[in-house]
Amino acid sequence: MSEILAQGPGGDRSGSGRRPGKRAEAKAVNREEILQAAQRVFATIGYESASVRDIIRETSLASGTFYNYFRSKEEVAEALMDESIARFRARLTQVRRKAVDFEAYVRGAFRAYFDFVVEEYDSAREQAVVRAGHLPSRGETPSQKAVFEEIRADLRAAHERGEVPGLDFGFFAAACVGMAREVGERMVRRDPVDPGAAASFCADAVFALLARGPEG
Amino acid sequence: MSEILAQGPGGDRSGSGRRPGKRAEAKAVNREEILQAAQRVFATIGYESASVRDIIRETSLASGTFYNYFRSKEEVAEALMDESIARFRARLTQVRRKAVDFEAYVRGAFRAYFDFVVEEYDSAREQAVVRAGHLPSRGETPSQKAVFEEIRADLRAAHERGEVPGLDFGFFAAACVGMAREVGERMVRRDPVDPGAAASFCADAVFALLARGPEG
Amino acid sequence: MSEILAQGPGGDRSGSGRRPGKRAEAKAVNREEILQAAQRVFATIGYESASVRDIIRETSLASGTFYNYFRSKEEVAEALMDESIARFRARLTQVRRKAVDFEAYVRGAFRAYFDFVVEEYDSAREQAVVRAGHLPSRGETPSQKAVFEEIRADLRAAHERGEVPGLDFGFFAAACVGMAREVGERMVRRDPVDPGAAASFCADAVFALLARGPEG
Amino acid sequence: MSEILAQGPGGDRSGSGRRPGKRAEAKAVNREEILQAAQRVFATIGYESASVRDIIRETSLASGTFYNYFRSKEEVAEALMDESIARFRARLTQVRRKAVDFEAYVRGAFRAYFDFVVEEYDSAREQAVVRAGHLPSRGETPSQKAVFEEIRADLRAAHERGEVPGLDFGFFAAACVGMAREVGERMVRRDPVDPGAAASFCADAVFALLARGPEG
DNA sequence: GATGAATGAGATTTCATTCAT
DNA sequence: TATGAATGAAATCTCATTCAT
Repeated sequence: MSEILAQGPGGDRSGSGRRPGKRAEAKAVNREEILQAAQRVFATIGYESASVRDIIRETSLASGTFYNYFRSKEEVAEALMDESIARFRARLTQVRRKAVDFEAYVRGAFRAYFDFVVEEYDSAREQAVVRAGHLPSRGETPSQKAVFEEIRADLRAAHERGEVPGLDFGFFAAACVGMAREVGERMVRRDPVDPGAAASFCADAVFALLARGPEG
Repeated sequence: MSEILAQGPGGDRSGSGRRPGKRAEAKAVNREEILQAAQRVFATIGYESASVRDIIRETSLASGTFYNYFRSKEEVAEALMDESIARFRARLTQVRRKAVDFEAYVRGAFRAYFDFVVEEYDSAREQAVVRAGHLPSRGETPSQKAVFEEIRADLRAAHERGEVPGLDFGFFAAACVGMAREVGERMVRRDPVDPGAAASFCADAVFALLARGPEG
Repeated sequence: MSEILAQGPGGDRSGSGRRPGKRAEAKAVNREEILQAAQRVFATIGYESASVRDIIRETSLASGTFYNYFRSKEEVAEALMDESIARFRARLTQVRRKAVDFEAYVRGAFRAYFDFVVEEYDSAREQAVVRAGHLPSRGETPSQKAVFEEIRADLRAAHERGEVPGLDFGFFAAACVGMAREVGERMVRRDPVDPGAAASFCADAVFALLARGPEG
Repeated sequence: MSEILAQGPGGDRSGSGRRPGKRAEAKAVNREEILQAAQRVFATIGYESASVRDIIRETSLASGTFYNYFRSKEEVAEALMDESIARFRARLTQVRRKAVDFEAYVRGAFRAYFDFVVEEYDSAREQAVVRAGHLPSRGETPSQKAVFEEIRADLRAAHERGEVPGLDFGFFAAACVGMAREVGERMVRRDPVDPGAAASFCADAVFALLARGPEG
């Protein structure tokens, strides 16, 4: 099943040859401090009303320092989201690797997603702290696109292996993503929160659709 | 089928007896002017970077006048969104009235939604001008909730009439909404834009799921 | 003793001949409503940060109506203060009438003042609600001046009657007023509040000074 | 006599070791510029009608800079007043040091106060530019309280040394302050302005009272 | 690279006042 | 006379960003 995956989530491989010096280390530390402060601030007062100032204030750094790392709050948010999505993407890759067949992949993928939502969900804010919804223009960061395309590619590959019938894979991937999002939102509002049930529901829906075939 | 609907989107008819005076008329006109200006501004420079100032500037009114009608740009956006959703809700009501059976209702509802998306989509901005996604905190305006609850009620009613099997109607409604959203986003990016195909895709998915029954 | 007083507290005698019609009555009611609202507002948020709007809002009247009665918040404040001082002035007049000699007048006057302070003192605000201190430029309303001049005249008259020695009556009246003010401020902060003690203290001081005679 | 004073107006001497860098120097300069501009503005158009804008305008600084130093016009005014009172407090300390007995202290203190009023009196505004009365809520800044308490302590100490009889020292200090204030106001309005006469008047009054003893 | 004060444009919002109804 | 929406000047304050230290 792992051949479904063209390439992994990537990430910079620059660190492999050379150990980071003290300078680079300090830089990484500062960057991380800013990111975490931003996370906190966004979660507390909301992305929109947050300002670069608010972020810096939550930091031990000086205002000017911010600009050595990011050009704007938008950039921080993107980095934050990208990190979040990258975390999910890594899990999706694991799922893909371990899956023995398409059904296992689908069920594992939904489960991974809903577990992820539960983990990142901040009950104080009544929302996942960093997610698509946080950035005003829904879902167009590179990582999001990448996840979407991976899902589409996975479906296509399954089709080529004869595991799923012919379909409009674009719509199909969109339907999966949309379902997962909305069902996820409802899931976290229920008590008890049950990612297993949410995953089953979505996976069942997908298999029902696939069983019907291309004509619907 | 029309018995599914308890009451339509309504709106108070209290105003019928007395004609509004010049004052009241002017107020309505001003409110509308602000709303349209806001719509224009959001479409042009985006919700986030828009300011109250920008909205006022697009208006023949004085700056202070804005605050006689709305307390913030968020409030205008909400009003704008509510109006938009109310328009869709009215169509959904029509669909429900005319539908001879549950299948007709489902197909009609998706078709109505995608037609609606096409109409409200602003190709210049590459997005539907006013929709849930536009407001940073995703979707919990009264109208949105109302639409969601209507859909859920429709499903339940159909279940009671024996037209659909037992299901987690909350998740099911969420899945429908999520699918419609994401598929709608993809639809408008395709050329040609084909709301019929999108509607068929989603309706088919729904019927596939329903055919499978509660166990998936 | 009553010959000390040149003229009484005055007030408009216009009402004497003609009974006020309904119109005039309504006017008086509105004026009073505004004054009381202003009193409340000043006591709550302070004179300086209060606005005409705040006053109107505390009223059943419309904004435009305010300007039929007062030209600005300053004017309301002055009216308020004048009313307050006029109330004290009336009492001072009573004291003067009843006093059998200068000592009785002085003791009665201080007592009247400290009783007055206690009554007008708003413990919530920790200050007398309407007093000189409320208007930024200390003490120059007509009523205040009038009270000051009455006191000076009383001293001079007593001097002419041989009850007090020759003195700088301007400074002497000022000293009395200043003592009364500051001692009053301290008095209301003590527990229990004891206007009798404050009055005794001040009166004693005055008589000590007078006993010493013009050379100090 | 100098043993009356426990500690002088003080101020931290911590800065002695290290010379302030250019940054710190600039900060001090800017702060001073704002304070002087505020002083000028208050004297010209009055405290109440002055705005932060007016103050900034009188400055070579940018508008935002104001807020690096003060949070509001109230805060500037308080700082200004505190500085003014601190100046007087320093003189009072000198008087206390040099006084050979209580009488010398009292006469010197009143003289110092009235001289001070004359110096700070702005004849253009017809009032002392910065004084308690200028701030709407009368007199409770730290420096004011400190001066009041010093006076009370001085009285108590004199009592312990047997120089003055037992008294209500709180009321007595209040009476001194009140007299000084009001007499000061009258003094500056006279022509010629005679601080010596004002001081004599007040000091005489105090000694008259003290000579009478606690029972009045 | 880090610092943090200065900048000044600009956003929000309030305000006193007017005036058509 | 009362009303209350409209006005637009003006006040407050924040902000992202720069740059001397």
